[in-house]
Amino acid sequence: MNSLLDLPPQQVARLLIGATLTYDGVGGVVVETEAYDVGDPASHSYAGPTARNAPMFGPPGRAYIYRSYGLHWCLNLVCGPAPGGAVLFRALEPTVGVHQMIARRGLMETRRLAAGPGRLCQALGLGAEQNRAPMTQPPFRLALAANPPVVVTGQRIGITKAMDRPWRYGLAGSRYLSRPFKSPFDA
DNA sequence: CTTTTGATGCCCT
DNA sequence: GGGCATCAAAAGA
Repeated sequence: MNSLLDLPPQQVARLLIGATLTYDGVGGVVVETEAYDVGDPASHSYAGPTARNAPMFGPPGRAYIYRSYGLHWCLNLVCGPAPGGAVLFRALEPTVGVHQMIARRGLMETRRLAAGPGRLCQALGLGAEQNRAPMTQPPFRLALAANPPVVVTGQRIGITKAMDRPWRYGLAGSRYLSRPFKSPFDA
C-alpha cells in the first residue's frame, strides 16, 4: 500500500516526471507522461472492465501494457484511489543500458530511442509478458526524482475525446519528448 | 520543414 | 465494419 500509488493519476503523472524508470537495468529519466482517470472518456477504462483493460481495475502499482494500432506496445502504471486510473509513460531520456536500447530500436540517435510510448516499450523490451507485473519490484525499478523538477502540462496526444483535459505532463526543456509542448508554462 | 499514408491487431468506449 | 493513448517512410512545399 504505497501512498503514491493511491493518489489520483494526475498527481502520479506529475510526480513521475524526473523519476528514473528501468526494466532489467535498461531505461532512463521519465520526461513525459499522461494521466487517464476514472470517468475520463479518453480512458480505456471508461466503459468498464474488459479483457484488455482488466489490469486497470486491479491493484495499483502494476503495469497495464496494451497493443496499440496492432503493432506497438504502450506502458501504463495503474494507480489511483479508485479502480480504473492509470498513467501512460510517453517518453524517457535514455541514461542506462543505452547500448541495449540502440540494439532493440536499430537506431543510434539517442533522442528518439524512447521518445513516444511505442518507442519506449521497444527500447525497454516490454510487451505482453510484462502486463500486470508489479512496477515496484524487479525487474522493474522506479525511483522518484530527488528534487521536484519544473513540469509543463498540455493536451494529451493522439486522442479524440476529452480534449479539454490538460493531462499531459512533461519535463520542462527536455530534448527527449515525443513532441514539444505548446507553451512553456507550468500548471 | 510539414502532411500524408501504409502497416497491423484487437476492441467495440 | 469502424476506430484507435502509434510509428516510419514517403511525398509535398
